[in-house]
Amino acid sequence: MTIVLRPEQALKLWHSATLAMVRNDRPDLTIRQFAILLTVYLEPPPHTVRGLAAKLGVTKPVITRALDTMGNLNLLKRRRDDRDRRNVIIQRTLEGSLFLEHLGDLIRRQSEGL
Amino acid sequence: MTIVLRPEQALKLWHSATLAMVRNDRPDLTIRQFAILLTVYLEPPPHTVRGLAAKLGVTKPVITRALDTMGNLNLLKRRRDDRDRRNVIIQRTLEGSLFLEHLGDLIRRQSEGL
DNA sequence: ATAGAATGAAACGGTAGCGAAACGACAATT
DNA sequence: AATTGTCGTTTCGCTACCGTTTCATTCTAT
Repeated sequence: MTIVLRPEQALKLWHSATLAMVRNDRPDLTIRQFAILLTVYLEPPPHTVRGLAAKLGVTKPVITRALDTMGNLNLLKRRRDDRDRRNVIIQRTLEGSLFLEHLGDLIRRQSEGL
Repeated sequence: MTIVLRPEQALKLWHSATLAMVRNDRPDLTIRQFAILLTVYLEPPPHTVRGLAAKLGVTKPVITRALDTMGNLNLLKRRRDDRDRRNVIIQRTLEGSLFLEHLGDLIRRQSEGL
Protein backbone atom coordinates (compact mmCIF):
# COMPACT_ATOMS: atom_id res chain seq x y z
CA MET A 1 0.00 0.00 0.00
CA THR A 2 1.35 3.36 -0.98
CA ILE A 3 1.10 6.17 1.51
CA VAL A 4 0.99 9.64 0.07
CA LEU A 5 1.11 12.65 2.31
CA ARG A 6 -0.25 15.90 1.06
CA PRO A 7 2.25 18.74 1.44
CA GLU A 8 0.22 20.34 4.19
CA GLN A 9 0.11 17.07 6.09
CA ALA A 10 3.82 16.68 5.59
CA LEU A 11 4.44 20.08 7.12
CA LYS A 12 2.16 19.39 10.06
CA LEU A 13 3.98 16.15 10.66
CA TRP A 14 7.34 17.88 10.52
CA HIS A 15 6.01 20.56 12.80
CA SER A 16 4.79 18.31 15.55
CA ALA A 17 7.89 16.17 15.34
CA THR A 18 10.27 19.12 15.65
CA LEU A 19 8.15 20.59 18.40
CA ALA A 20 8.28 17.38 20.40
CA MET A 21 12.03 17.18 19.93
CA VAL A 22 12.57 20.74 21.11
CA ARG A 23 10.40 20.28 24.15
CA ASN A 24 12.44 17.26 25.11
CA ASP A 25 15.25 18.16 27.45
CA ARG A 26 17.66 15.98 25.52
CA PRO A 27 20.30 17.92 23.57
CA ASP A 28 19.13 18.74 20.07
CA LEU A 29 20.82 17.03 17.17
CA THR A 30 21.53 19.01 14.05
CA ILE A 31 19.98 18.08 10.75
CA ARG A 32 23.33 16.74 9.63
CA GLN A 33 23.66 14.59 12.71
CA PHE A 34 20.22 13.16 12.10
CA ALA A 35 21.08 12.37 8.53
CA ILE A 36 24.21 10.53 9.63
CA LEU A 37 22.51 8.66 12.42
CA LEU A 38 19.65 7.50 10.25
CA THR A 39 21.93 6.48 7.43
CA VAL A 40 23.91 4.28 9.78
CA TYR A 41 20.80 2.69 11.21
CA LEU A 42 18.72 2.31 8.07
CA GLU A 43 21.24 1.47 5.40
CA PRO A 44 23.33 -1.67 5.12
CA PRO A 45 26.83 -1.61 6.62
CA PRO A 46 29.67 -1.04 6.54
CA HIS A 47 29.68 2.71 7.10
CA THR A 48 32.87 4.70 6.87
CA VAL A 49 33.67 8.36 7.37
CA ARG A 50 34.40 8.95 3.73
CA GLY A 51 31.33 6.99 2.64
CA LEU A 52 29.05 9.05 4.82
CA ALA A 53 30.74 12.26 3.73
CA ALA A 54 30.14 11.36 0.09
CA LYS A 55 26.56 10.33 0.72
CA LEU A 56 25.71 13.55 2.50
CA GLY A 57 27.77 15.78 0.25
CA VAL A 58 29.80 17.21 3.13
CA THR A 59 33.46 17.21 4.07
CA LYS A 60 35.03 14.50 6.18
CA PRO A 61 35.62 16.69 9.24
CA VAL A 62 31.86 17.19 9.41
CA ILE A 63 31.48 13.45 9.87
CA THR A 64 34.31 13.19 12.36
CA ARG A 65 32.84 15.94 14.50
CA ALA A 66 29.36 14.48 14.37
CA LEU A 67 30.74 11.10 15.38
CA ASP A 68 32.52 12.72 18.30
CA THR A 69 29.33 14.35 19.49
CA MET A 70 27.01 11.42 18.94
CA GLY A 71 29.63 9.05 20.29
CA ASN A 72 29.62 10.99 23.54
CA LEU A 73 25.86 10.60 23.56
CA ASN A 74 26.34 6.86 23.00
CA LEU A 75 24.22 7.00 19.88
CA LEU A 76 26.98 5.51 17.72
CA LYS A 77 30.42 3.99 18.13
CA ARG A 78 33.60 3.77 16.08
CA ARG A 79 35.74 0.73 15.43
CA ARG A 80 38.94 0.37 13.47
CA ASP A 81 38.70 -1.84 10.45
CA ASP A 82 41.14 -4.71 11.00
CA ARG A 83 41.28 -5.55 7.32
CA ASP A 84 42.41 -2.04 6.45
CA ARG A 85 43.46 -0.15 9.49
CA ARG A 86 43.03 3.20 7.81
CA ASN A 87 39.30 2.74 7.85
CA VAL A 88 36.92 3.46 10.69
CA ILE A 89 33.72 1.48 10.82
CA ILE A 90 30.74 3.27 12.33
CA GLN A 91 28.42 1.00 14.27
CA ARG A 92 25.10 1.15 16.00
CA THR A 93 24.63 1.06 19.74
CA LEU A 94 21.82 -0.15 21.91
CA GLU A 95 21.15 3.37 23.09
CA GLY A 96 21.01 4.63 19.53
CA SER A 97 18.56 1.93 18.58
CA LEU A 98 16.30 2.88 21.44
CA PHE A 99 16.58 6.54 20.57
CA LEU A 100 15.48 5.97 16.99
CA GLU A 101 12.78 3.57 18.06
CA HIS A 102 11.30 6.31 20.19
CA LEU A 103 11.66 8.81 17.37
CA GLY A 104 9.86 6.55 14.95
CA ASP A 105 7.13 6.00 17.45
CA LEU A 106 6.82 9.71 18.06
CA ILE A 107 6.39 10.47 14.38
CA ARG A 108 3.92 7.64 14.02
CA ARG A 109 1.81 8.99 16.85
CA GLN A 110 1.86 12.45 15.32
CA SER A 111 0.81 11.03 12.00
CA GLU A 112 -2.35 9.74 13.58
CA GLY A 113 -3.50 13.30 14.12
CA LEU A 114 -3.48 14.13 10.42
CA MET B 1 -9.06 9.33 5.86
CA THR B 2 -6.57 8.67 8.57
CA ILE B 3 -2.97 8.16 7.62
CA VAL B 4 -0.90 6.07 9.94
CA LEU B 5 2.77 5.66 9.39
CA ARG B 6 4.49 2.66 10.83
CA PRO B 7 7.55 3.61 12.90
CA GLU B 8 9.90 2.22 10.32
CA GLN B 9 8.21 4.22 7.59
CA ALA B 10 8.37 7.27 9.80
CA LEU B 11 12.12 6.86 10.20
CA LYS B 12 12.64 6.34 6.49
CA LEU B 13 10.65 9.45 5.80
CA TRP B 14 12.67 11.44 8.31
CA HIS B 15 15.83 10.01 6.84
CA SER B 16 15.18 10.96 3.26
CA ALA B 17 13.92 14.36 4.27
CA THR B 18 16.99 15.18 6.35
CA LEU B 19 19.23 13.78 3.66
CA ALA B 20 17.67 15.97 1.04
CA MET B 21 18.01 19.00 3.28
CA VAL B 22 21.69 18.34 3.96
CA ARG B 23 22.47 17.83 0.33
CA ASN B 24 20.89 21.16 -0.46
CA ASP B 25 23.43 23.95 -0.47
CA ARG B 26 21.09 26.17 1.52
CA PRO B 27 22.18 26.84 5.10
CA ASP B 28 20.76 24.27 7.47
CA LEU B 29 18.22 25.40 9.99
CA THR B 30 18.37 24.01 13.49
CA ILE B 31 15.56 21.92 14.89
CA ARG B 32 14.54 24.85 17.03
CA GLN B 33 14.43 27.17 14.08
CA PHE B 34 12.25 24.73 12.22
CA ALA B 35 9.90 24.47 15.15
CA ILE B 36 9.58 28.25 15.28
CA LEU B 37 9.15 28.67 11.56
CA LEU B 38 6.48 26.04 11.31
CA THR B 39 4.62 27.31 14.32
CA VAL B 40 4.43 30.75 12.77
CA TYR B 41 3.23 29.40 9.45
CA LEU B 42 0.86 26.70 10.62
CA GLU B 43 -0.73 28.16 13.73
CA PRO B 44 -3.07 31.13 13.93
CA PRO B 45 -1.51 34.52 14.63
CA PRO B 46 -0.50 36.61 16.43
CA HIS B 47 2.90 35.21 17.33
CA THR B 48 5.09 36.91 19.90
CA VAL B 49 8.54 36.18 21.24
CA ARG B 50 7.27 35.23 24.66
CA GLY B 51 4.45 33.14 23.19
CA LEU B 52 6.82 31.15 21.04
CA ALA B 53 9.24 30.75 23.93
CA ALA B 54 6.46 29.32 26.08
CA LYS B 55 5.21 27.06 23.33
CA LEU B 56 8.64 25.60 22.66
CA GLY B 57 9.71 25.51 26.27
CA VAL B 58 12.82 27.62 25.67
CA THR B 59 14.04 30.97 26.88
CA LYS B 60 13.23 34.21 25.10
CA PRO B 61 16.76 34.88 23.84
CA VAL B 62 16.51 31.63 21.92
CA ILE B 63 13.57 33.06 20.01
CA THR B 64 15.21 36.44 19.52
CA ARG B 65 18.32 34.85 18.06
CA ALA B 66 16.36 32.54 15.81
CA LEU B 67 14.35 35.50 14.53
CA ASP B 68 17.58 37.36 13.82
CA THR B 69 18.91 34.45 11.80
CA MET B 70 15.74 33.61 9.93
CA GLY B 71 15.01 37.29 9.45
CA ASN B 72 18.31 37.63 7.64
CA LEU B 73 17.27 34.69 5.49
CA ASN B 74 13.98 36.49 4.82
CA LEU B 75 12.02 33.53 6.14
CA LEU B 76 10.23 35.68 8.73
CA LYS B 77 9.87 39.30 9.67
CA ARG B 78 9.25 41.29 12.84
CA ARG B 79 6.81 44.11 13.37
CA ARG B 80 6.09 46.18 16.45
CA ASP B 81 2.61 45.76 17.84
CA ASP B 82 0.96 49.19 17.68
CA ARG B 83 -1.58 48.25 20.30
CA ASP B 84 1.12 47.38 22.81
CA ARG B 85 4.47 48.60 21.69
CA ARG B 86 6.32 46.23 23.99
CA ASN B 87 5.24 43.35 21.80
CA VAL B 88 6.83 42.16 18.62
CA ILE B 89 4.62 40.41 16.13
CA ILE B 90 6.29 37.75 14.04
CA GLN B 91 4.98 37.52 10.51
CA ARG B 92 5.34 35.36 7.48
CA THR B 93 7.13 36.39 4.34
CA LEU B 94 6.70 35.41 0.75
CA GLU B 95 10.10 33.77 0.75
CA GLY B 96 9.26 31.80 3.87
CA SER B 97 6.03 30.60 2.31
CA LEU B 98 7.87 29.37 -0.73
CA PHE B 99 10.50 27.69 1.40
CA LEU B 100 7.92 25.72 3.35
CA GLU B 101 5.97 24.93 0.23
CA HIS B 102 9.07 23.31 -1.18
CA LEU B 103 9.73 21.50 2.07
CA GLY B 104 6.22 20.10 2.16
CA ASP B 105 6.54 19.01 -1.40
CA LEU B 106 9.87 17.37 -0.70
CA ILE B 107 8.48 15.32 2.17
CA ARG B 108 5.45 14.39 0.11
CA ARG B 109 7.65 13.12 -2.69
CA GLN B 110 9.71 11.09 -0.24
CA SER B 111 6.55 9.62 1.23
CA GLU B 112 5.70 8.15 -2.12
CA GLY B 113 8.68 5.88 -1.86
CA LEU B 114 7.42 4.17 1.27
C1' DA C 1 2.95 61.13 38.84
C1' DT C 2 5.29 57.30 40.15
C1' DA C 3 6.30 52.55 41.26
C1' DG C 4 6.07 48.16 39.52
C1' DA C 5 5.54 44.67 36.00
C1' DA C 6 6.10 43.01 31.40
C1' DT C 7 8.39 42.62 26.94
C1' DG C 8 12.03 41.93 23.78
C1' DA C 9 16.91 42.80 22.99
C1' DA C 10 21.74 43.08 24.24
C1' DA C 11 25.85 41.69 26.69
C1' DC C 12 28.63 38.04 28.59
C1' DG C 13 31.38 33.87 28.72
C1' DG C 14 31.24 29.37 27.07
C1' DT C 15 30.48 25.56 23.68
C1' DA C 16 30.02 23.49 19.23
C1' DG C 17 29.47 23.91 14.62
C1' DC C 18 31.70 25.34 9.93
C1' DG C 19 35.35 25.04 5.69
C1' DA C 20 40.09 24.84 4.52
C1' DA C 21 44.40 23.15 5.18
C1' DA C 22 47.85 20.30 7.24
C1' DC C 23 48.96 15.92 9.56
C1' DG C 24 50.02 11.00 10.97
C1' DA C 25 49.09 6.33 10.16
C1' DC C 26 48.52 2.92 6.99
C1' DA C 27 48.31 0.69 2.30
C1' DA C 28 49.57 0.20 -2.46
C1' DT C 29 52.79 0.80 -6.13
C1' DT C 30 57.05 0.66 -8.25
C1' DA D 1 62.97 0.39 0.13
C1' DA D 2 61.13 4.53 -1.43
C1' DT D 3 57.35 6.93 -3.26
C1' DT D 4 52.71 7.88 -3.84
C1' DG D 5 47.99 7.59 -2.46
C1' DT D 6 44.21 6.99 0.94
C1' DC D 7 41.84 7.56 5.30
C1' DG D 8 40.42 9.74 9.35
C1' DT D 9 41.75 13.28 12.53
C1' DT D 10 43.49 17.65 14.05
C1' DT D 11 44.28 22.43 13.83
C1' DC D 12 43.12 27.09 12.49
C1' DG D 13 40.22 31.12 12.44
C1' DC D 14 35.54 32.03 12.31
C1' DT D 15 30.54 32.08 13.09
C1' DA D 16 26.38 30.82 15.48
C1' DC D 17 24.20 28.95 19.19
C1' DC D 18 23.58 28.21 24.32
C1' DG D 19 21.81 29.96 29.25
C1' DT D 20 22.13 33.73 32.37
C1' DT D 21 21.91 38.25 33.47
C1' DT D 22 21.13 42.95 32.59
C1' DC D 23 18.93 46.62 30.08
C1' DA D 24 15.67 50.07 27.71
C1' DT D 25 11.12 50.67 26.51
C1' DT D 26 6.39 50.47 27.34
C1' DC D 27 2.27 49.52 29.81
C1' DT D 28 -0.46 49.20 34.28
C1' DA D 29 -1.91 50.30 38.83
C1' DT D 30 -2.07 53.17 42.48
